[in-house]
Amino acid sequence: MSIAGDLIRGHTDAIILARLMKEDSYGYEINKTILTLSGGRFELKEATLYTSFKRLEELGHIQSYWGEGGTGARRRYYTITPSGREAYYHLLAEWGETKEIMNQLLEANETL
Amino acid sequence: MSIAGDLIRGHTDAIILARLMKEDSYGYEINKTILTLSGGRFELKEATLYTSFKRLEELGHIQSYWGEGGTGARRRYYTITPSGREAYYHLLAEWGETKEIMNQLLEANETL
DNA sequence: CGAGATACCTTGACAGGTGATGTATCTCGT
DNA sequence: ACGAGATACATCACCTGTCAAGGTATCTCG
Repeated sequence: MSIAGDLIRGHTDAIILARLMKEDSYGYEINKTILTLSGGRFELKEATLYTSFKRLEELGHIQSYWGEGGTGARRRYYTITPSGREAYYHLLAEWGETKEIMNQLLEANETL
Repeated sequence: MSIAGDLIRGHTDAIILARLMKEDSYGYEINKTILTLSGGRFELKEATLYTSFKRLEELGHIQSYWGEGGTGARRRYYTITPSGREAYYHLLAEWGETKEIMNQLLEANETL
């Protein structure tokens, strides 16, 4: 991973919710998708991922169910709830604000 | 403060170095400047600020000296060192990458 | 049959941020 | 002269999110 998780810290939930806005998914897949979407530059560690799932489920932002009992290792799927959608839009807005502020603070070249 | 410190976490050092790239300054002033530059939306807590100063000084990225013994409360000024400048450019680049990746992860609307 | 991928989960340690608290000086209105 | 509030620095204990390490189980393919 080329960028440290600490730089993303605080935005993990937003990333996971963003994935679940597209479609129901499960841990392993979400992990791979994030790695791919980031061009291999960022990987959500498993421990972090499951911590986030737990937190989001407790908050009522996501719900889980076991995938088809068919073949292969069992998968726990997650769905986003209406409150989760709200949370997503809120977090997205916060990210927008964070960007603005950071740009201002890091690149402001005028002397105050 | 309208945005939580957790969203900025990990970028504190970059923000402080950015300030010191402009000119030598001291804690209280840096704090106020950040509050102003962010349009009152973000405030670096004092404890966070001094923790960061200590960290940056130990890393050799900044150096401190006591301001003129004149009137008023004593001020501890900080200067950025050459290694601090390097660190700043590095952190700035990291921020750029963080932005790219986050945008990709939060707003990517295509199904993979 | 064994290696490696798929898939889930927990625990303990660590690091950064922060509320609370403490010190001391200066300024300004009454 | 006095008190309130701004200026200015500093530390400690606590909280929270991240993550290395470890564990379990199944499937695939050579």
